[in-house]
Amino acid sequence: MERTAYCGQITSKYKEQHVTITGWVQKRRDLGGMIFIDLRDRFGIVQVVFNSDKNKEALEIAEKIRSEFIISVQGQVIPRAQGQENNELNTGEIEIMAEKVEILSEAKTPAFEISDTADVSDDVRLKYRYLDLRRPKMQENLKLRHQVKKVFRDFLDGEEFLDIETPYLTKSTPEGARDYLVPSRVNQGKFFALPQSPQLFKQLLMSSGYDRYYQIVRCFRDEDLRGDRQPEFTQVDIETSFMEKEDIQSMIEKLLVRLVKEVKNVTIKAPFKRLTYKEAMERFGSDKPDLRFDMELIDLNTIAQESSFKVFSSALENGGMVKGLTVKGAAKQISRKNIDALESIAKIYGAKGLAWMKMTEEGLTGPIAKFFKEGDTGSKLVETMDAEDGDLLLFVADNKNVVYDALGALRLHLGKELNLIDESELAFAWIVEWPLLEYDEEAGRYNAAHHPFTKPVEADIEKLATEPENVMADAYDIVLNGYEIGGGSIRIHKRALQEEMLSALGFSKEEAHKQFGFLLDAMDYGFPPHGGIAFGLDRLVMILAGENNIREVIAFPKNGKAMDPLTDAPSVVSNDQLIDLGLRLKDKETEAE
RNA sequence: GGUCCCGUAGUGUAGCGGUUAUCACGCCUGCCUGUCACGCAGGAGAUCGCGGGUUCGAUUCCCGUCGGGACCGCCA
Repeated sequence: MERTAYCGQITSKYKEQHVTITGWVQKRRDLGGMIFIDLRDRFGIVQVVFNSDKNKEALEIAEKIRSEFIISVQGQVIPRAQGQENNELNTGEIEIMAEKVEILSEAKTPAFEISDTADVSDDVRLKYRYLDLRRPKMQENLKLRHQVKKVFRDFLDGEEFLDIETPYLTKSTPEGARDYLVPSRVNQGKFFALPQSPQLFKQLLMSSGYDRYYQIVRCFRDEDLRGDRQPEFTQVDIETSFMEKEDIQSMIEKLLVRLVKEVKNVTIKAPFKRLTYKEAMERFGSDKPDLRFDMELIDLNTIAQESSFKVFSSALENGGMVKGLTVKGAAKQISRKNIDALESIAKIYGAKGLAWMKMTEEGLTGPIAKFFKEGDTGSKLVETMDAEDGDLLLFVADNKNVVYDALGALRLHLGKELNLIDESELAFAWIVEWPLLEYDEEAGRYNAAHHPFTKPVEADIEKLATEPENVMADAYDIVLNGYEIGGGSIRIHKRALQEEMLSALGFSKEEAHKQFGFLLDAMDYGFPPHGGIAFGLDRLVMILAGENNIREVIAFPKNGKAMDPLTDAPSVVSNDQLIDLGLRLKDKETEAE
């Protein structure tokens, strides 16, 4: 019996037709002389009817059928009697009167019901991922992921981009995230690294004249996981020659406008908002601000200076700052206990405390209000913070990073808690004018803020040797709803500048040559000006799917400990395998096996 | 590396220093010809993650350990 239709696609258009369908049994309802079976495939569910009056043989088989059995049914599509339609199903106007049924595969009772409403722990879901992936929401998510990839490919193909693959077995680089290493059997004692991104290869492709390259490619970073971070993740990696930052940005905007139109039928406007890194930090306390709601950070340095409140003035004396948030209308609904909870959030980011006041009909109240009674600091504060009756005012006074991190986190927390966020909105923005370098206290040297191949903006190149901390990068991130979904830059294409950059990062000439010699050499043979961008596909799809963990859009992800409960990877390997590779485990670990 | 939270039938949970360990869904058996959260009657199913301690007595309290989750650090 060959399938002639998908369960979920049989609508009244099929009326009276004889069809053969296959699928997984969602549910069997046995009424005695009559059995209903909801049959599921990746397009949806259709109801099959077995009736002893019509076909006793089929009914007898149906009696043995259980959830998740895979069956094939031949039958006629008949309209349902009036009043028996099911509006919840696309196929709810019809049903299949079974004429013949065959059990293709029996199934044990699954560990959990295959449904979107079933509440199952992530642990169990991952262990039985093949069952979990049967759930309609997961099937939608993976379908959405496919569609997103298709739009990327279609768009980029239309713009003459070539999809070119780059190696997974490649060279470990000292900068950036921890590498996943792969031992070489043929060259014992040596290791490949899995790529953190195809960065250097795509630049070399530019030198080779493939002036528009893209790849939907797996990348690997051996760092701790988060809801939006997996050890292996997928980038849409894009690189072009002869394009300036603005050209790349507007092309990407065109791509994203088309993407959300095609997959979500949402119209967004280009050009997107552009914020400088500095502005993003000052206004939102984040380099990936969620722009779906306001509640911006408010600079209170001037007022703090005039106030007699020691916590504020001493923060300034120590080179720090004071910033605040006005939480509109929250004074009544937020109790002392809630404020303690907010304070503990601030403390996670190193804040020593969270100062607060409430704005009431009588003016400012709360434990620190007395410090703002003298002079006009109180009224200045009210004016600066636009405080109205019923508002809650929060303050953090500390060094710059703590103030930004703590208030940025509080802003996000309150935005969610107070339902200030329109979940249907897609707030894209570019974050531009990044610092090229950041000082690493631990290492006692500068790190590349983006990566070591990012070009400094033309005007700042001369400062690279003298005041590296003030050099701006020709880099741009793209953020969506509080997530960094992509980042890129114009790259360095001249050897002298690349060498200077590596030197600013603390590389000696020898080290630079050892690590990046092939790139530097390539720059001697004609290297076009170039730049690009890479998207975090998982994050982008996650947001479009309305999920809050990228696991929900990855078929077979790792758990929080970077393990796969389904396959039990990573796992111990045999001693023979180790010998082949010339490896020996430390004694302690060998004993533990 | 750190902080916090959670481990009780297949799944999700309630619970308490002494219970026959709660409920729902699921599962099994029987009945049922218009169900779609089918219904009705009955039934099975739990070393209360593991180890130790306190106690007359621990699923409950304490310590350790293992597993899971969130977050900080980390993520060029």
